[in-house]
Amino acid sequence: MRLSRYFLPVLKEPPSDAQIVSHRLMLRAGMIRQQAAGIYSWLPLGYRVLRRIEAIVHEEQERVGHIPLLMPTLQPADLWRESGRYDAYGAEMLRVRDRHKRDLLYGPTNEEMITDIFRAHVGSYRDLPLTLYHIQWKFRDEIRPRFGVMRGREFLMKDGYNFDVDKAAALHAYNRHMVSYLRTYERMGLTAIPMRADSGPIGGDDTHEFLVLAQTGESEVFYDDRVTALKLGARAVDHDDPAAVKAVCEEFTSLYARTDETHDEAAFAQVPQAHRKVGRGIEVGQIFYFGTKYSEPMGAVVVNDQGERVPVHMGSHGIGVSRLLGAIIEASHDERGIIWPEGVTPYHAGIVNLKQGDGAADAACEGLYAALAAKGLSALYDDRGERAGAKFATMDLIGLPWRLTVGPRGLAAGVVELTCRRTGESEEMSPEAAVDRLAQIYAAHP
RNA sequence: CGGAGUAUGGCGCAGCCUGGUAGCGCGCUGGUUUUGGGUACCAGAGGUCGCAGGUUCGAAUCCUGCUACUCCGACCA
Repeated sequence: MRLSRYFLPVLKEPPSDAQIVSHRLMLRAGMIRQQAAGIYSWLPLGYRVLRRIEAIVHEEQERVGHIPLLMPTLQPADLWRESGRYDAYGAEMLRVRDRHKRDLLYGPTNEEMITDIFRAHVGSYRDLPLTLYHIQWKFRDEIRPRFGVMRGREFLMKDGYNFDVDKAAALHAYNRHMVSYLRTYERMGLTAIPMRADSGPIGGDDTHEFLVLAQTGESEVFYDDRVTALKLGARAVDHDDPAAVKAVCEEFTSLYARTDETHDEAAFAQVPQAHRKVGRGIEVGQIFYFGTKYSEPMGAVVVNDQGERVPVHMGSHGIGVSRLLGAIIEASHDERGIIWPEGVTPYHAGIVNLKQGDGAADAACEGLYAALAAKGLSALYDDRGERAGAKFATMDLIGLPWRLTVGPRGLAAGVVELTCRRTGESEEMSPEAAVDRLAQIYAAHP
């Protein structure tokens, strides 16, 4: 993309009502615009990152065999009357009425609807296990939205639902979700720690939430800091092997890590002093096993191998997709702006032309742009007639992890400059070498 | 919902107390200049001062009502 033709309304000064760094930076970088309390438009740069995060979530869900579908944002109230949650949910649920005076609601989650779909079409244990998920906009009428997309009222969420014949199978689905979530967050450059949690209004027995450590987190967290060093890395996990999946979960949950909701001072005291840490975290996902909580009242049953009709065992699993943008920025920024991890960056590299209009510089930039594209890499080329300082400031603000700087002075020596946003380190090399280097870097971030 | 605020050009703000018909910085447009970390100067454009009513010769300014947004608290992916 050529910046001169893009829509990137950056601000020098953020609106005064933005409190936390991710909100301020998203506004300054021209990623979002608030339309009402807790409701945002996604401007092109923000939308690009949102779609990138969405793509990673899809890939990691499908990798472990989960099946995407798409349910509507508006749901009939009757479905929620069946589960009893229409009355139980309270004012947080946005209720609307159509022209025929039928009660509808803007879905805050989809347990009822997915259960309805399941019961209509599945009747045998032979059709199990089944995990369906979607990525859809949700609405929760928070009393007090704040922190930009971190706690909006409208938010994009991945929610998935597993259907299994019994508890053991459902717990395998639970563990499989944990592993897939760990990989999802790792690809986004995040360290998200699974912590035992309270089940809240969803209900159920087993639940973990995933927290990204950040000063501005809404939850207080207590943990053994060795948990932050655990990585899934490139290891392959057979997601159909319950023992293998469970082993990974145990590895990631055996060290102490709790939020203030479930914190156990006595157990925490067992953690060696040197590793005992208290901090704050942002919740970016949660997994639940809740058994037959919805299948029983809603009649979602299958016939098992004994010929008996039994309610299916279910769980639900959520990732706050739009919230992740805020969480990533909270975890990855500096005083000049955002620093996107390679996995989620809106463009793989920025190209800064130091002297727009200089024949050699223009040609070199165009050459780099085309060469990157040929390798499947996207570039944001700053071809405006701005001064170098302004271009650097914009690039630093929007946070592209790698920047190519091209000017007549360097070109005279046959080099361009490749700069790492995170470390600030620069290296001079030929344009060809720079393209190769970038291709190599991104080969590790599919 | 309880408490506290704010609403003036795209963004940040002043003006309001002590009514006299709107100003500053950034950004934007044109020009000159400059050009390796937000260049300097000149000339411009842009605002029914959140909405409605009231007081007054006259309201951004005073009064009443409403709406929106924000902060602290309880709640939450």
